[in-house]
Amino acid sequence: MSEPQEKERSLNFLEQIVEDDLKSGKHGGRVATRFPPEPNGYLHIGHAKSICLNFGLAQKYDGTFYLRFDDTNPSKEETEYVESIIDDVRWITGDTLHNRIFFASDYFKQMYDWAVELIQKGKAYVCDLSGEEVRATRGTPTEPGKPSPFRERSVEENLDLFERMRKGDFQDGTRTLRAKIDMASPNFNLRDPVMYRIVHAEHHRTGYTWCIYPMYDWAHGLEDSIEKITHSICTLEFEHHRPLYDWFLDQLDGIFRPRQYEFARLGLNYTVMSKRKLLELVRGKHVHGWDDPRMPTIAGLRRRGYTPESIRNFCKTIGVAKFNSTIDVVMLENAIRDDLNKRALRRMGVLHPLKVVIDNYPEGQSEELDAINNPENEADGTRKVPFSKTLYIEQDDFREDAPKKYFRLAPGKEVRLRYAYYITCTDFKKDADGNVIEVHCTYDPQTRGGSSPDGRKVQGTIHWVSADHALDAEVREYDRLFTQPNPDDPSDLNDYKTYLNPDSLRILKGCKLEPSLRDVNPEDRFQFERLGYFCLDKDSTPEKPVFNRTASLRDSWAKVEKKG
RNA sequence: UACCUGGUGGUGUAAUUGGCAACACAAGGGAUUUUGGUUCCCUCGUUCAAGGUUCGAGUCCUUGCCGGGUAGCCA
Repeated sequence: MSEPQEKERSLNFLEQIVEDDLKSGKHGGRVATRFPPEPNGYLHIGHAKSICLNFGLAQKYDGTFYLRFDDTNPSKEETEYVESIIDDVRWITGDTLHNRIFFASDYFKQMYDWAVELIQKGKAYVCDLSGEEVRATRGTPTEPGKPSPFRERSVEENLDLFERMRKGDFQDGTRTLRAKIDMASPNFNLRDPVMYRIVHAEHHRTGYTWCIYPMYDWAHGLEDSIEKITHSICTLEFEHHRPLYDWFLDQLDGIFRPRQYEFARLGLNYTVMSKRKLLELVRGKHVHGWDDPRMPTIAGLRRRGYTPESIRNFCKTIGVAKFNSTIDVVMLENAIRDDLNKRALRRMGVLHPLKVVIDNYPEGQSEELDAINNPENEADGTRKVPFSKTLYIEQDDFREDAPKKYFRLAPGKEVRLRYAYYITCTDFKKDADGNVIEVHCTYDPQTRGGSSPDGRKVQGTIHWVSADHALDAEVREYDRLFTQPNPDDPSDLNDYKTYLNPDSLRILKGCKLEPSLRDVNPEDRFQFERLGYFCLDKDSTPEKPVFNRTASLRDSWAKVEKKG
């Protein structure tokens, strides 16, 4: 932990609030936050912002952080999602969350009892209006709503009806429990909001023990109160819900009083971040699953080779505010490059192989050369790479007609094979279609290791793999899934699919990798020189190794070429 | 149209709470380099507008303009 740097950073507005509360002695100096997802989908990078915020706050102020499932709507929720969310939150925070995972469904009985208390206080009533009728009587921004004809039912009748709702005497949609607040409020949330609805469906945890389920507004503050959350942080669209959040808490005596704060959710260009749309992508088979490396899900980013550190760092640099902003995805891409540059092991890999024969190198001979594992970190040491007469280089690294500033291999030109020898191109062969299929070179035995005794310079250095020793692998390259700057913004479900990038996945077969890549750890990350960062895919087998491209390297060759 | 909420470089986030507008990313330029990567240096904004208070305003007040949110028995 880089403690001194941490203290230099200025506070974001939430840290400011927490510090003020700490100073004033609120909650006895205690800080408790939570991340409260509904288990109705996989987590995505937007959730990461919330997780980092809540976890970071608890960590910074020596508080507690809970993962709480807001599982109050059985029709949308599944155990698969619960498991993936636990996994993802653990991964991002690096915390086991031992004894700190809770479920709203565990509080159903307590919430029910509190609802009864509200009825007894004359603050809630059972309403027989249909959904249609409720909508029709809610009013408009300019006109107040009309009171429900059932608004003045007696406490006894409400108690009886609510009890029968719970026992399953009524069909879905026939009755609700509503809070008696103010049908004329300019805030729609206070126009007698529904607290409970009837849903005869199997809940992934409580089964059929309940057939009435609390609405978000009724449930959320209670959950926070039960868990003694001091700072309940949610996104901006819940701002209008805060008066209701407070109203519900006000009605109950002697309970812990949390407070809600709002921040702007993450907006990333080129990225769809709605669970509904991501679910559509999965169901419609536009991607291979929730953990498809092109998905903005935590599972997808993780499979692609993103590290939790890079995501935490990303969240730190984008900051928190109440302004709805759109962050450029290059920020995220930069975060992973930045992290991987420091830690990824350097390896040589050739994605588009071109055969090179060293004519003056003895047939059947081979030797081992020393290569540095990571110039950014000397502790990573060195390794041996085999060299022989026949090699593979990247197709891009040879040009028949080299442009002016092209530093790589071309007829008559000399380049350095990294960690090996200087070679000079003497000849090349083409196939019937005019594609270069083989390049012939001579090497200078004096330049072993990559430097010459006469001190002559070569402009270019290229990577290579010995043909006889190479590992054959499949490499998957990923591009952005969407081509439009902000498809998630105004467009609807139909529109955003037109922005799907058909070239977002490229599978490269017959890639040649240096033999040390034969036995790698799934957690290892590699930089293939000039190509980018890679990691092993979960589909990989020893017979058929598969690597994912995590991120590309910044490549300014295009700029050089443009300038001529 | 009613209510809520926000507006600081190309993009985001800061500004000791009224005291010389800073940091990151992007872009452009340069240096170093056994890959054109990495690293390092330089350049790029008078804070939505107008008015007011003040010695002094990004910060406080007024008005206007623009953006986002809200009328589920979703969360």
